Amino acid sequence: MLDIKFIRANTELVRAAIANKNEKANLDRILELDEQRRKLQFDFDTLKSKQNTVSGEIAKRKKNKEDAAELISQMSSVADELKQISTQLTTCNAELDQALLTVPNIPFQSVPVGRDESFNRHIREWGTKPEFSFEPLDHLSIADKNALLDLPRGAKISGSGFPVYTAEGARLERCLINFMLEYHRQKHGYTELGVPILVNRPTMTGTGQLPKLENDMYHVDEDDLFLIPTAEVPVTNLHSGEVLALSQLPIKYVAYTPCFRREAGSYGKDTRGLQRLHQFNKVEMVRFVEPEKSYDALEEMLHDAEAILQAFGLHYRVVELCTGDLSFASAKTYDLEVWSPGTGRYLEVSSVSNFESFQARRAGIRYKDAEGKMQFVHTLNGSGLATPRLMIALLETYQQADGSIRIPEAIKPWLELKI
RNA sequence: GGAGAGGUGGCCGAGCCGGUUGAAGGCGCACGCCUGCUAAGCGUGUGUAGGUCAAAAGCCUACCGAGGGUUCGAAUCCCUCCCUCUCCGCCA
Repeated sequence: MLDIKFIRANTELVRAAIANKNEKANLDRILELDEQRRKLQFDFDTLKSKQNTVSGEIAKRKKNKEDAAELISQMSSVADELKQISTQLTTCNAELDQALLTVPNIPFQSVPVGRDESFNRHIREWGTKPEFSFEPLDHLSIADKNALLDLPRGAKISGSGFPVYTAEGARLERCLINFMLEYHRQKHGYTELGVPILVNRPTMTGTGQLPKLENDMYHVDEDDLFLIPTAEVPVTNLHSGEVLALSQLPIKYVAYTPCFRREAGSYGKDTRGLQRLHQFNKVEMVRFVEPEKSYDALEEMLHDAEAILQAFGLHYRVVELCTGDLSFASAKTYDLEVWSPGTGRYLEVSSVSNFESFQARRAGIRYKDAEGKMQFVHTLNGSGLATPRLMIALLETYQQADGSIRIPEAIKPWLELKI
């Protein structure tokens, strides 16, 4: 959420951000409501002040056993009026708050303007595309040959998009999660968290999934809880409504969770195998930092995510999203796209974003700065990484002519665990 | 799910038969004074948000889990919801 004062003072900047992000918040209505709100607030305060004064006088008279009937009857009309204004104010505030939730974050000034992914900026790439002396298979064929997945049975028990990992496939996936958690914990200094995967409405609103994405999420009607689409949601909201001590910052969390996405309307598009799923596992990094340090933190997190791909020796590229591809809450986002030899395409395995104070303002996450002033922290998060497309890249990159897979050295110790 | 107790400022903790209570008292913290040092002691200060103002100061308003209600006036009375604790039931 943006500060209403900021919106008031930078209307055209906000208007441009809405347009560049292909959003449709009603800015004029917001300004109108803001105006109205301030007028009502002023009227309320003025009248309330009068009421407080006279009520004090009534109290005094009663104490002295004097007659206060005159004042009380006088005040009864004031009380009525006050109630009326208060009702209007409540309505106005509610509408304004709702409207403010539909205003997207403002893209960082360096973010390329463009309406879709074709305007994304290529930053760099790492490694090279692997060469094969044979025609490389795609991950599904490799998984079949090695009995790593059972997608038909996943579809039977839940539906398409709910994968079943079998035997070595299940082990491999689990080891990837373990490896990534430990890597970030030991080498990058993140604190591991285990968090709920069902969260309530305020939590979903805090990070910006609600109100916009309500239909993209699984919802448990009975309890009004949502299945999380990413660990970003519970982990960022962990500190909602809190005032953090300056000495606590930066906070760096890493958490593994299953993620659930309805992916409504995306059937048939890049959905083969593990490419696009309703349920998948992801290791997520989240940071809470001082505002001046958030863009350095963004670069650091990008490197943290890249380190995993590098440890596995997977070719990838880094892309900076343009305004039109940027998510609702993000100010700046890098995507990591890993090379998939089987499909001849780059697949998104990580998204690393700086939300600046957008989420912090929604969720009420503040800290006291060196001068003792209240400030909103900046929040960031990045996948590190999502397992399905990582599996795709691993299987396809390390496939052998005989259909087997050569496991990267980094994962071997995890797979060879003996008890 | 059932019964009971409770949710007050950074923390502890009064107030809860309605009327200078943003809120006693204590602790903590900050600054100052005092004292070889430390400790003790003394004094002052110590929330957030909104509004007003060019801005600061100042002033006004709101906030005692959340939301409604009663009243001239509510932390205090009533209703609903949320959370915590204890006991019972149920279950991985």
